[in-house]
Amino acid sequence: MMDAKNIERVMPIGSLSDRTGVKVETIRYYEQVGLLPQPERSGGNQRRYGRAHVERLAFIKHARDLGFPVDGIRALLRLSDNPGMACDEAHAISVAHLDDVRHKIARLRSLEKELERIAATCSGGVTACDCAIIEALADHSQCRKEH
Amino acid sequence: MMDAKNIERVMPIGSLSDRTGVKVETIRYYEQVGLLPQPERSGGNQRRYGRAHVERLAFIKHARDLGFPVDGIRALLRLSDNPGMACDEAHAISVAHLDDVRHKIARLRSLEKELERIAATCSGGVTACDCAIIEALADHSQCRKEH
DNA sequence: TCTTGAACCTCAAGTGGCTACAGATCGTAT
DNA sequence: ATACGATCTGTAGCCACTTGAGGTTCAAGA
Repeated sequence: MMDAKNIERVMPIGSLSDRTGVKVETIRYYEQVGLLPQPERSGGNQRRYGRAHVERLAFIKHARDLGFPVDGIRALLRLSDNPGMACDEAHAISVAHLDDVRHKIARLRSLEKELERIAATCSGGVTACDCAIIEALADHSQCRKEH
Repeated sequence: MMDAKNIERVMPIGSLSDRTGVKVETIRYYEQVGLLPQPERSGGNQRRYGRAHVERLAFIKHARDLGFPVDGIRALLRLSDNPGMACDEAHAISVAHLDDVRHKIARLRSLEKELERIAATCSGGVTACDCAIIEALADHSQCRKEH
C-alpha cells in the first residue's frame, strides 16, 4: 500500500474507510445525503480524499457512535463550519439527544423488569403445561405497570 | 356505535383498532406478514373480526410493546397455537430477548455518561469560543472509554 | 329512498441508516 | 499484456411500519 506517504489529496475511498473505520458503502451514502462534500475525482472518476475529509468523517462517525441522528449531525456540522454562535445550538442538540437517550434507558429498564418477571414464571422444561410465558403475553393485566 | 352488542364476528377493522390500540394500517400490515389470520369479509369486501382476533392481536401488541421482534412473535404465536412442547422454546425466546434488552441498556448507559461529559464542557451562552462540544465530537481521544 | 360522509379498500412509495448485489471500469503489480 | 483487486453507478433490500392516492362500502339522517 502507499497509504503512509500519499495521504494528502490522493487517498482513495478504501484508505479513507480503513483510516476512519467507516465502510466504503457508508462513505458513499454520507456523500449522497450531503454529510460529506463531494471529493475530487481521479482521471478514471474515482474519489480522492484529503485530510479535511478524514477529519469530517471522523467527526461524523464519532457522533453516530454516540447515537446522534443524521439530521442532528448535519446541524452540528453546519455549526462547526461557521463557528461563532455555535455553542448555544450545539449544546441544545446535545442535551436533547441526552434526554432522548435517558428516555430510552428508562423504557428499556421497565421492559427488562417485566421480561424478568415473565421469564421467571416458567423456567422451561415443563412439558405438559399451557406455558406461563405465553399466558403472560396473552394477558396484559398481569403486568405490574404500563409499558 | 354498535360495538358493545355485536362484537362477535362482525367487528370492522376500526373497532378492532379501538379495542386493541393497534392502528388500522398496522392491523392490515400484520395480516399481510402473516401474524394475523385473514378474517372473513362482508359482502362489500370489508374485514370482519371476532373475539379470537381480538385476543391474538392483544397478544401481538403486548409482545411488541415488550420489544419482541416480529419473527420472535411469529414463533411465540406458533407455540401458543399448538401447546405442549411450548415452554422450552418460549423460555429461550424470552431469555434471548431479555439478554438483548440488557445489552442495549448497557450501551445506552455508556452513551449517557459520555454525552453528560460532553454537554457539560459547554453550558451554552458562550459566544466567541470554538465550541467545546464540537471539539469533543471532533476528537474521539477525549473520551473516557470506547464506544 | 336518497344522500352524505366517515370508514373502509388496494396498491405503491416513503421512513432511517445503512447494506448488499450486479455488472462495468480503473489502477497497478507482475 | 494480463490479471486481479479496488472502485464505479444504480438498484433493491432490511425492519416495522406510515403515508398517500384514488376508489368503494356502510350506516345514519332527511
